[in-house]
Amino acid sequence: MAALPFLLRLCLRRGMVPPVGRMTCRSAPVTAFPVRAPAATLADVASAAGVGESTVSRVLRNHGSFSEKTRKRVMEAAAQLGYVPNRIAGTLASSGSRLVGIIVPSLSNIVFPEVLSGVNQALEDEGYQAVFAVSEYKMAREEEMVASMLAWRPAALMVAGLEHTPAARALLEAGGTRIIELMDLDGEPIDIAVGFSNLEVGRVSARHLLARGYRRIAYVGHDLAADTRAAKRLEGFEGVLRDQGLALMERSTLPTLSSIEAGRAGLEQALARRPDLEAVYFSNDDMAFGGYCLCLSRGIRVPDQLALFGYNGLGIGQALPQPLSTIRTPRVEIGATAARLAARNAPAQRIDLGFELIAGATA
Amino acid sequence: MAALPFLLRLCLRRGMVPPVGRMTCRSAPVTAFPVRAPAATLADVASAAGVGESTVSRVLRNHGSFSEKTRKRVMEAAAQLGYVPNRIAGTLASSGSRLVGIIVPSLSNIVFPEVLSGVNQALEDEGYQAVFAVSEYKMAREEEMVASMLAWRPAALMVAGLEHTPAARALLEAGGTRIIELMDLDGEPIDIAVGFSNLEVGRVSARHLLARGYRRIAYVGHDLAADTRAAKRLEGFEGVLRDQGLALMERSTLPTLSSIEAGRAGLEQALARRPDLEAVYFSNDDMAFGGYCLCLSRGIRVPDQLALFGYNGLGIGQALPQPLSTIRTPRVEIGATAARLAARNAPAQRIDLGFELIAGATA
DNA sequence: CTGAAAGCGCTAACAA
DNA sequence: TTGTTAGCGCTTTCAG
Repeated sequence: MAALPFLLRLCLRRGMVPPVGRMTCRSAPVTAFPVRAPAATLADVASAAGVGESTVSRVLRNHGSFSEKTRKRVMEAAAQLGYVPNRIAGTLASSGSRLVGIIVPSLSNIVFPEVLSGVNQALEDEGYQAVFAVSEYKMAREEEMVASMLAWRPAALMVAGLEHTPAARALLEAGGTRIIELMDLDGEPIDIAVGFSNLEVGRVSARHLLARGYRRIAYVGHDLAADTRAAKRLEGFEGVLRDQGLALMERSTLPTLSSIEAGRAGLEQALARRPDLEAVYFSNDDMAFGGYCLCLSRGIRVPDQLALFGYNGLGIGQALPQPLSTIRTPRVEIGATAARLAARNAPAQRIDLGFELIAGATA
Repeated sequence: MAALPFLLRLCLRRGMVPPVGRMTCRSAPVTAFPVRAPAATLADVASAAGVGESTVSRVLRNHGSFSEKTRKRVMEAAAQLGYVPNRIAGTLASSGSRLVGIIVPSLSNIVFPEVLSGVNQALEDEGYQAVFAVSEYKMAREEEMVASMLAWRPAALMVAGLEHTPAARALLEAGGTRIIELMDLDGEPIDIAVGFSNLEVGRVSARHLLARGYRRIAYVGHDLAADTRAAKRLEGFEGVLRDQGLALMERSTLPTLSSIEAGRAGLEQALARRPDLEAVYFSNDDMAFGGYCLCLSRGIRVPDQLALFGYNGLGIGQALPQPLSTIRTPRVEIGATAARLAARNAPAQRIDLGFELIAGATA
């Protein structure tokens, strides 16, 4: 930046090709490439239209007053320059971000994408934009993600569940950002909570199996330390058994994320130890589907020889000739409700969207 | 803002509770709520630590030089104030965003969440943050999303496929932002493209069915106008048939998104018209799974009576006692590769990550 | 109805 | 090693 910095800036600014169309990048091979014009700014539009910046701003946001003539001139200039407003600048200036952060535990089964889908739809209607991160069911990672999302000063931040590390909790409670906890109601919400009771899901599941006469019951699940909601379901489930003077005959949990394969393997293990099982409660539908596949391969008759019960109410379970007995959760609706509350800056509250028992044909 | 605006601002700024803990909001009921301190700023940290702003900035980003003593003082002050840097401001100032935009067609089957997952993982390693939007397989919506994502001045923008509206294309080609097109290589990429050839997928699928001796073949698919990649697969598929002097016996496409239910319904319709079918090529695994379920319910033996072939290689298809014959696509890897190229500002290129035929047991 | 000017919170020269 | 000083591009008073 010695001799012609000003000229260079001017060129770049105006979209002209400066004298040197070749630039060097340290630590990368020298590459020739077309120098592109930087994006047009409000000021560019203003001077092109021959009006002040604030006028352009008002016109573009259709906020405040201006004459029709001015409006047309501004719109034309903007179109002509291919102007795309810079929301980073806009957000900074108006100190009210239109971003909503969402931290989901996982994207590898369809459950959270469905929640995201609901969030995203509703958010769009309200003029917000979703930013997301994945915690991989690790609280420590969630903590990092919380801090990094907060750095975008989102209008609201959504997280799954009510359990967080102390540090994450402190950040979330610091105020300034609406916090929405999703998919769980068993505990103390920080601000807004939208979901249902996982404890109750477990209880309803147990009552269903008991009502059908099953007594020799096993649990096949995935890593419970990471998935606290699955742990709560199991807790509710075992509570009901206990009340009836019963207990799980077998508990086969794999130290992995839930998956079809894990369900298959878990059931295999449970049956090896307890060939006389009557019913199995799975941590979710993916797991249950894996179990169902095992039964298919082994020719185990479902539910006569072995009853299977899942959780989530995924489409996959309901398409089978024998629909899976399970609990349907309102995932899209939870996302959409959360998004609406966030956008409308609702007061702190708990919203119970409930769940539905699908009797199905496997238990 | 008449009498004590300054005092109020000061209070807010300093986190004190101002005289009036109750504020009114036009167009909303008057609500009492605690006035919360606005987030601490760099300047707050600087004055708390007794150093200049730039020093704090350097320490916090660990960039530039500073003494160990200063570092400690700054870190303490920051921790004490619960300082979370404002990336909106940071981005604006450094004019280099750490955001990467991703526009996916849908979140309602697992395919794009898997791509997102790959993107997100790799992005994080490189210190970027993903922002996403869903186009619902509508080009017009994609156009809107492109404009609105560009407003965040992302470092890169990822979109699915090579087909866009003229306006969207113009925005994408405007330069200034790295564009990465995912999941398709049949056409002219704008900048970087990462994926595989859908035409070739169709061809390989057709050759497989022909090699197995199937001749009376139907196609069961979803809305092809919206899903151009599915259309390309079908095009490749039919091309191979044509080369052999053959043609599809039946073509049953539903005007909906792909789903298990649509696959079932589509196959039902195809069989109603052509009971003598030997094999069915589905637009994807969800559809094929629906077809498989229909066969199970009707007692149609697969593949002897009817062969089924899908696309995607989802876990669900492989868990069945009879693994689905299909094509596995490297979805997570595509996302991760795209993210890495974006983060490292790679030159324009096409990357073919290929796909894999899973012979399976249904065709 | 319109424009000038003061920030929003931070980064990046540039001096000191 | 540090602090001072311009902005980044926009929104928002506040005069005209």
